[in-house]
Amino acid sequence: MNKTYSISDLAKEFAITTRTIRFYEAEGLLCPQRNGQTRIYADHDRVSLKLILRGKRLGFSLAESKELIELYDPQSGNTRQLQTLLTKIQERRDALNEQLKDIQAMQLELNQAEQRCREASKK
Amino acid sequence: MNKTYSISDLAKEFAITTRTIRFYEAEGLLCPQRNGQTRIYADHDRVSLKLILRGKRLGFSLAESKELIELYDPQSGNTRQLQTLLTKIQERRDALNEQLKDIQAMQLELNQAEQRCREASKK
DNA sequence: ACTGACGTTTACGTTAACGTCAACTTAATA
DNA sequence: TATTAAGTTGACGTTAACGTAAACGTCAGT
Repeated sequence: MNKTYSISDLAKEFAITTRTIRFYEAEGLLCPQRNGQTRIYADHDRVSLKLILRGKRLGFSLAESKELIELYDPQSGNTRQLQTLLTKIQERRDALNEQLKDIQAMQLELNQAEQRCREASKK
Repeated sequence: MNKTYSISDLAKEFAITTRTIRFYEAEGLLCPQRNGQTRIYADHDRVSLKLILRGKRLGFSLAESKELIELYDPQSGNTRQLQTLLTKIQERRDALNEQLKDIQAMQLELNQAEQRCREASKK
């Protein structure tokens, strides 16, 4: 299909402001095509935005999300050393596994909190 | 045991600064006992700190971590409405499940990135 | 030709989460 | 007793991640 999107298209879809999208570009996380001055976003820009926002939900900084985007970049195979890439991927995976543990621990404690709560309501 | 800790004990253990610990107190996330001016931390303060730091790793704001601490607070059964508490607990659980999905999606994509990377290295 | 919606850049403001002094008190140690 | 070492409270500085406002261009519809 190779659809394109305006800046407000993406802003609406992801419930963020256009200011935010331009800011991400200024930080080097996006680089859309231009028609004159106007930005034109392609599917891969939309994917990048998705990655950024998911990263945010997981507590990543924009700098970290930038690295993530580069991992998915089809060009990166040419421009960067593959071994470096594989290392970064593994680092990210390890970090995610740590987060998984944190989440599981938190889930456990939420269960316990609920138990205590239900006990208390039985008087 | 009912051990107690100095502010620098906790700072060392969790690899944060004393300034940070005092800041959390100023924000209402901790309220240690005092011996005169000096702060004395008990086990439950240490637990609260753990919760805060885990929250941070999961991208929670201090305000959110504060709510979490209140969930684990033994007093909360008396002071707050139990139904409200149960609702909050469920909200937190839902949020964690969303994070889980994000993590799984990211893991999947990391695997794909690794694949592409290994393909490229085979030339 | 005018209006209104959408786009642009530039610049300054804001909030959260601390860091960094400074100036002081108290506790322990040589 | 002098001096570290560790604690305290203020006050101001800093960084990331945007928000807000000004001042302007562009184009479709009336």
